[in-house]
Amino acid sequence: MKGYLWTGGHGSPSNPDAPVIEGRLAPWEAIAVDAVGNVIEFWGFKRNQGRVWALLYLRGEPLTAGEIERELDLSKGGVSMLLRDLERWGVIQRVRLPQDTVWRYGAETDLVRMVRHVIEEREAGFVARIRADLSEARRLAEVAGTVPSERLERLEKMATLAEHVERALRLFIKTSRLDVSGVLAVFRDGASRRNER
Amino acid sequence: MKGYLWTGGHGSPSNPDAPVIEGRLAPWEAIAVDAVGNVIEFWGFKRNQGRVWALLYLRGEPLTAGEIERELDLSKGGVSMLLRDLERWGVIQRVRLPQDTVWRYGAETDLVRMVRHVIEEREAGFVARIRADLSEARRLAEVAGTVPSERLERLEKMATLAEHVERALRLFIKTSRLDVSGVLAVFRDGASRRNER
DNA sequence: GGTGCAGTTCAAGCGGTCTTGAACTATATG
DNA sequence: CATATAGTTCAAGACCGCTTGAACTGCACC
Repeated sequence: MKGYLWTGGHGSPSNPDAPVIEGRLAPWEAIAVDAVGNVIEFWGFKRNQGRVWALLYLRGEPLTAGEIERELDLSKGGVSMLLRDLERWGVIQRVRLPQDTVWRYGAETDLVRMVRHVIEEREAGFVARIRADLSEARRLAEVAGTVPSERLERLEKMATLAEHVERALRLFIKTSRLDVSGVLAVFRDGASRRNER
Repeated sequence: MKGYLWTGGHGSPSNPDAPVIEGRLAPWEAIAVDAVGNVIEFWGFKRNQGRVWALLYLRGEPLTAGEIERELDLSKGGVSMLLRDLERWGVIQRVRLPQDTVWRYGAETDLVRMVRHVIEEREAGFVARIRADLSEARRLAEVAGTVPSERLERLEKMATLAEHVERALRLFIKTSRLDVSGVLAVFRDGASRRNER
């Protein structure tokens, strides 16, 4: 609703009653784009990061920031930041067509990389931190000398629990990495194997 | 992590008649409790749910709501709601000691159940929704008849991606379920196998 | 240099979630 | 029955992250 681009130049200036022409996005596209946005949000990212990727992927050809802004009804600044994130994670590519002066952005096929990347990063710093905290707690408790051994034991068990959770998380990351190969295969060989499920 | 270190001046070190003596929480306890709070928050729950569970688990004996309120410096209403959630998920138990008039709450050993429970629940409704949305998008696109087949293909690939992600998630849940048995084993047989990693 | 457009940055505002604290119910006790 | 304490509910507000929109830079072309 609030981008300002379409208020000026390119719209249908003939009809002042039609307030907004934003929705060039077809209904089916809107649904698909939002579905991806929801998934991605579920995984701890910004909803609009998923929507941008989905739009670029569905269109198949690189779009400009302005087009994305209009199609998804986002602000100029927002699009800039979203694109930067996506590019940094390697899930979109910035390209400049030969005789063209503006940047365009195209989707890489594996969105999963994005999920993996950030999950991994998070996990790294995070789990390390937790472990450090728990050892510190253990150290303090031992130094104090006044802590009943039975409680110390519980503390140690808690650390073990953390390790188990960590292991499950690692496994998950590894799994989804494996899974990518399947996904990429699907993406690579044309339309051959749809509906295989 | 904002580290709610309640370093405020509520000192009142050694005064038997002081009205309220919060912060009986030993430093090592505070660290451990917060560590669990952070993990749990990472998994999409409330930080204080994790802190309450951790406190109950570390203490080993059931505490009253009032004690929890004081130790963790939470509000009365908040504790009530947190305990209700935790009880509903089966990770704490409400007990009434024989000659006692108040409820006390004790930790079950497997916090993982909580994570699993809610993740499963979320996943169920969520993934179903995504799939429904994507088929709807496909239906609309086909009905429209004007969508280039190449884009339809992309839409289908996107659905496939969603299925793959779903499969990874399912696997993860299954994995963490398996993992629980390991964790529970640790909890059951004393302090035997620490540091096995 | 000047104009206009593409792109970036960031303070301010918005919206959604969590916590608080007061009012309320429930239960035990003299 | 009055009182006190335990426990619940929920509106108001604190809090925090995301988005916006304006000011800015950079670049191309006239």
